[in-house]
Amino acid sequence: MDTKHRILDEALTLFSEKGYANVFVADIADRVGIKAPSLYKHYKNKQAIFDAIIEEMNRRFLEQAGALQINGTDALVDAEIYKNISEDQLITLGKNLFLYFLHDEYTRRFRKMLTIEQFHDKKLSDVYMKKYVDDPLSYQGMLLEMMVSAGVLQTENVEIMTLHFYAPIYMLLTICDREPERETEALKTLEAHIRQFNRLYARNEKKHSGQ
Amino acid sequence: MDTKHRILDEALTLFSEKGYANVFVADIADRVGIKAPSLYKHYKNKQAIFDAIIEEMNRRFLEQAGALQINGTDALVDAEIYKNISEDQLITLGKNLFLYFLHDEYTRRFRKMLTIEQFHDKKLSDVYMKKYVDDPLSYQGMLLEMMVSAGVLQTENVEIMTLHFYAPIYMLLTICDREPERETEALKTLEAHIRQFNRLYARNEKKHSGQ
DNA sequence: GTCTATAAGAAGATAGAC
DNA sequence: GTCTATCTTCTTATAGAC
Repeated sequence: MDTKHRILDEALTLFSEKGYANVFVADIADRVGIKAPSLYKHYKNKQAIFDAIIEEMNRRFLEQAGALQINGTDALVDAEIYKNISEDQLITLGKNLFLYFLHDEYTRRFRKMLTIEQFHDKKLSDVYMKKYVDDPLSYQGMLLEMMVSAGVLQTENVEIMTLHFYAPIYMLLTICDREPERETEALKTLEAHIRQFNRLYARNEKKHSGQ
Repeated sequence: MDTKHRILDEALTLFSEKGYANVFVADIADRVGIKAPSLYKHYKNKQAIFDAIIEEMNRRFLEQAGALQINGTDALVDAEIYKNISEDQLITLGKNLFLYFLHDEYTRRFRKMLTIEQFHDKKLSDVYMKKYVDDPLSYQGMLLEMMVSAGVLQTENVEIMTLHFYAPIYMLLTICDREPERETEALKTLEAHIRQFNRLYARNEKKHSGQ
């Protein structure tokens, strides 16, 4: 990785831990292994580093949204998959979503930085909302909608059903961001949540194992 | 209100909007209507103002927790109320919780400040977790437990049921903190959520109006 | 592109008059 | 308790040699 990218990477780490104002240019330079003045050969000033991070974040998000769209489209094409989706597959769906958000290093640091800086700049809270609220609700909603169409799940209001599926995941995520030691407990809760979700929304005529 | 308290109040407002590091002592003094040096007659330094806010917050939280405990105990004593709780009463319960968190000025500013400053200091994230995650789950769980005992609601896992009740409320709260203009929409969603929650967890033999 | 030296400015805090 | 004036320190950013 070249110096220019390493600066971005170390800056993101520091910003996500301490917030923009509490990170000094010299701290970033230190981590990269150069002196502060050298850093100005790569970026005009401190703000430019921050802006570059946001730009990079948007680039990755768009890339990823495209990937999701393709998955979504694929899913729609062979919607057969969703007709016979099992409880275990639903759990896998939820766990993957959760673990991706939680463990992807880039994603995690971005989210922490956004959490800290969101009230500083409306644009940042917009990014946060889109990424962690509106987009997941919309994507998960699409999948659940398909399962309802396929007759696997049953509801009068898919929007609320989606909220019931995703809100607990979101809450467990904010817990683990703050207290990583609660991850094991959170994963157990997540699984119990999805099993109960499935039981609640399963078509009445469908019988569950062991009941 | 005397100057000492007005400093605390204005400081909290500013910290909750911009974060500690982005608020200057002169800004606080300005709002109070004095010059920065005068402020040092009331507090030793900037950090002391912040500490006093946290102390005041803890004081209020303890006071409030006491009040909740009493309500809880009262509720337990005449649990009769919960035997015949209606969907509308459940909605009122959720809305009150939501609107209290959202509109109580002190609570709102504290929550925003905690959200911004939580990664600076572990103690702050602990306060946040307790206040907005663990305490509500525990309190709501107690109420729902009573409703299950009374036979109004039915579940094999009250803990997950509580998560299903509270997580959407928590999520709507974080939405409104960031985008207050979505409050009306959020309140509608909240009501739909609780109606669906009630339908999902209502005892099978219970028939719902209009179905 | 990196360094040392340093300028420029911001923000916290104090001194001392009133 | 509040003010003006000022000190001190910290941080960003630039100059110019290598």
